[in-house]
Amino acid sequence: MPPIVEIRDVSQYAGQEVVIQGWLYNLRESGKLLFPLVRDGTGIIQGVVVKAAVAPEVFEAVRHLTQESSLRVTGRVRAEKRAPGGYELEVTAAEVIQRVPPERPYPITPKEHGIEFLMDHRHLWLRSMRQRAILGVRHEIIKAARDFLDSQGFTLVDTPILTPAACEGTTTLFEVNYFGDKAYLTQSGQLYNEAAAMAVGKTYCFGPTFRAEKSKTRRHLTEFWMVEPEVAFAHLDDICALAEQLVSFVVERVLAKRREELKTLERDLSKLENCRPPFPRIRYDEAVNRLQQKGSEIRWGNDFGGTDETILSEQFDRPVLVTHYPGSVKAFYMAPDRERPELALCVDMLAPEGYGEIIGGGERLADFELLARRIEEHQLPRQAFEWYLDLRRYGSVPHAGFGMGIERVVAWVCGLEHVRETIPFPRMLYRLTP
RNA sequence: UCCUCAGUAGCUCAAUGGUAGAGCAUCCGGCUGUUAACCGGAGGGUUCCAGGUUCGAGUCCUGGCUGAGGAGCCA
Repeated sequence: MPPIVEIRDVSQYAGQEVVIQGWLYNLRESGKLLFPLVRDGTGIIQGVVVKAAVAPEVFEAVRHLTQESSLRVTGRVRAEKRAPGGYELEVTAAEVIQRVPPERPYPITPKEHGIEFLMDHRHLWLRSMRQRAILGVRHEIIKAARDFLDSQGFTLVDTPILTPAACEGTTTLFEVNYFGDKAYLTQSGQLYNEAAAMAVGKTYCFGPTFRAEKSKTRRHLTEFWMVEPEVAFAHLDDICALAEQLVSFVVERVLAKRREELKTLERDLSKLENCRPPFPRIRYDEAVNRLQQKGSEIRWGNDFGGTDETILSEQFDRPVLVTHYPGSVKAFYMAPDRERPELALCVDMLAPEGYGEIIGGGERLADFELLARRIEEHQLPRQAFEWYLDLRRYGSVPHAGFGMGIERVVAWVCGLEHVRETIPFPRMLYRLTP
């Protein structure tokens, strides 16, 4: 029995007989020759079936295969210039595991399709070359982010997904019935991260977050993944440096290990190769000036709109860090600047090519009195924040952190139009299935 | 929530208010090197839904549904 081989490894088996297990991607035929294209999740290979060289039932079985039928083929691997991929399988035997019924053929043909149709068939769309490439890059980005933080002495501390009360203010949360009480799906692990940082020094959480905002744009999902580092004794400068190192590490890793996938996605690699530190840093004041010069109607004191982020990020050839926003547009727990208390010690990182915000964070309020006052000002339920205030009662220290949105990073690295392709099963305003 | 656009075969689309069509997919046939193969043939329709105008509506009007793009919203 020949060895079962993954398609990505076939070059090591040239001249040998192997078994490939996979799905039929396409079938071309020319008289007494069949060219089944078989994919197995690791790659794609062209088989060639010569009528005179195989049993009649093998030839007939392959000839009547339909797209995405599952099969096991046996054959000899051969270098072949005419075959896509450079290697070909001279088929000697084929076993059909399940034939897709012709009365109900595989819906995603190798032709054009509309986005609604593709989204409705997301469970099948994932099989396409392009989607597989995106999944590969996503995996690499997640692994790189974790490898980087692990190598820097961070401890992964998981934060809860079910949270009591509105733990970050009044913004829209998904409510769930928790044994008769109200609970909410988390929109950030950050508050819990602060507790963890006081326990282990450097921590991060990595998990799904949920926002019930009715945002209908190319950069919003209602369920998305964030990696959120938090560091005790860190100031704004420290986490700006951390963010810069993290992002450049991630991009470098993807460039090193996922070139094939980026090629499939037709990504302009030079754009990614630019992304070496140092990244430019500008303050909110300067950002507003730049935007106004470009004709934006933004006024000092307002947050950037999606268009503003795009304009700003298009002005740089690598990610840009924007710091010192007005405190009024940022969350209650942001530390104020000492010299200009109306500014928050915060940072957003905007990805280039118009991709916009991929990181948001800053230095946290460490002072008990000030934090308690902010909670009151924001009309948050004090009771629910007593544990959070405890962090300022018992050995409070300066600390800072940020969150990096995985899907936005994937969209940028892959050069995608919309974040809906960056996550296997996107959850959006009007999309909960499949 | 608002604005704009769209909805016709399984898919992508065409059809001046006058006989609903093409390519792909499926099935049958042809081709010994195909490259989203090609060539020939066949089957396949509640034109999103409900009303209305008209001799006649896929096409025009009203309402609704669904989706897309954008805005708002969005540490």
